[in-house]
Amino acid sequence: MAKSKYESIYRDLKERIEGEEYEYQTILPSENTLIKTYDCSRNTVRRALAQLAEIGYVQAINGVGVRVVYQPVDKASFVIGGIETFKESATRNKLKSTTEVVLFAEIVADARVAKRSGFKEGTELYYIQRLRKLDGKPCILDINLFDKSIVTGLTKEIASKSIYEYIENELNMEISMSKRKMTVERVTQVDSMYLSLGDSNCLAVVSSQTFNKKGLLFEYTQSRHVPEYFCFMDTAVRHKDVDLFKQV
Amino acid sequence: MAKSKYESIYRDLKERIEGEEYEYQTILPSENTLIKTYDCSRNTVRRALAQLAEIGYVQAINGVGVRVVYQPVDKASFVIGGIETFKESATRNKLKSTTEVVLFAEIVADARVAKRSGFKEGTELYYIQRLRKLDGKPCILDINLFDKSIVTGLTKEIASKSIYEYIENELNMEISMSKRKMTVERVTQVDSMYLSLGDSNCLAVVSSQTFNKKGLLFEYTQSRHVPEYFCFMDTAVRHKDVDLFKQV
DNA sequence: TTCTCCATCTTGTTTAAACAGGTTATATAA
DNA sequence: TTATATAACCTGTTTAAACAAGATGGAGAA
Repeated sequence: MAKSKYESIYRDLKERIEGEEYEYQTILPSENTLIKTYDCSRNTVRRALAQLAEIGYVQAINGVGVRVVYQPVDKASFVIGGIETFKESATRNKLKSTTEVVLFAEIVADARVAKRSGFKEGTELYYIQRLRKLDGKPCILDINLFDKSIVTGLTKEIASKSIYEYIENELNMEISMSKRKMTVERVTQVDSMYLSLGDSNCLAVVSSQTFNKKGLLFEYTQSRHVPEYFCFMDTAVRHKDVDLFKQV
Repeated sequence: MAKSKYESIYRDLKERIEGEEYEYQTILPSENTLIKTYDCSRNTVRRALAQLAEIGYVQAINGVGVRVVYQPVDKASFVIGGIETFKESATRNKLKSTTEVVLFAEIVADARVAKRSGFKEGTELYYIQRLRKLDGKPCILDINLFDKSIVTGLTKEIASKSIYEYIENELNMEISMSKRKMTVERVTQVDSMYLSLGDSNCLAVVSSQTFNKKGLLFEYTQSRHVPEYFCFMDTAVRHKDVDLFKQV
């Protein structure tokens, strides 16, 4: 399963932390101990630890050790985005999720679209609108743009199932990075037409650009979420030059 | 300024990318070239590149090179959170930012507070509410909890300026990690009392736990943002075992 | 011409070793 | 007893080297 040594160490430690074998606020076995446990070099252990730090599971303290800072997520709330996906959340909450293709078209990026999406003007695109439902309740309106020359042969049929499965399994393309922007916007006429908003007049909007392994932009998506079903989680590690925390 | 070699290489490359000396979609000089440029080992160069990849500036392509995927942020919109802070945004938009301490109290964490914040029950805390204004317009309501035994000697005076400056410069404590959760919530009576919400009946709410260099939780904050002034940006790099992108 | 193979470039993984510097508990000296 | 020095741990940074594997352009064969 794991292609590399550091990855399998990473996974093993991750599982043990999630299973609370290594508890919150305790210190992990030292690098030297882990070297013996996994029979590998110090660099390899450190790489696995660095990845765990990146996802907010552990924190290294110079001269002391590596402390576990992972806390299990409150399973009572409905969490989507970030650490969990639509389908996973639906499954965990024992809700049935369905996808309805509202619109399937092909367009060419004009100046306005190009500016919003990041695609070059003139790029041929698939333009798709899909409605995501949980137990029949419409919760997310997805507006997708796919580069036709990269994501080839898309059909309405595929869009109604899983485009990503098609991209990864049929086209054998690997996804590698996504830039996301989250805002809260006023409900539009289209939103209220499709989504069951209750009396909220705002939406959580996630706009994202996704790049493949070759560093090429192949997707721009705007997901419009009904507030009750939106929760995004994130871990920010302080890098010396980036001031993520000066807000207070 | 830079404590380490990899950090100064990281900074130098970052600036050059931001200055578009290395343009979007172009390939950076190869590792071997950079080794000569910066007179260092391959590992050191690779570490700097890895950090740039982490913040969504570059993407390595096996067998080809390292592609720049950084795009300058649209300076027309008002962006806060994530990559930019309240103060920075205010300065860039030439708006005057002020902070008003609405409430300054000391409490002990009961079961309810403990569960929400992550502090242990019985922990002595500072409980602070602050109103953030831009050009006199109240945009953010911050609710802070600080561990009294870690962030010692906090006063209303300090809270009206910058608590983080106090923590870093006076207490000499280093901040290292923050876990954040973003949701959209209905406006409460307290919100509408302080914030200028127009006719929006929802808020962007960012809840965060912040840890210091020793891996100890010292802060829990809930920031309640007026929708128009909220924009959060994020870069997610695909790690083989984490399914961040399966939402489509 | 067109196809195939290979040399040569690129990044990816792993090991080994050395030294710097922070933390802690123990042993020694005042 | 108290303070101090130190040994023995810990993580942090950097170098060097080797091999794997993906990409590419050019040489040579069909």
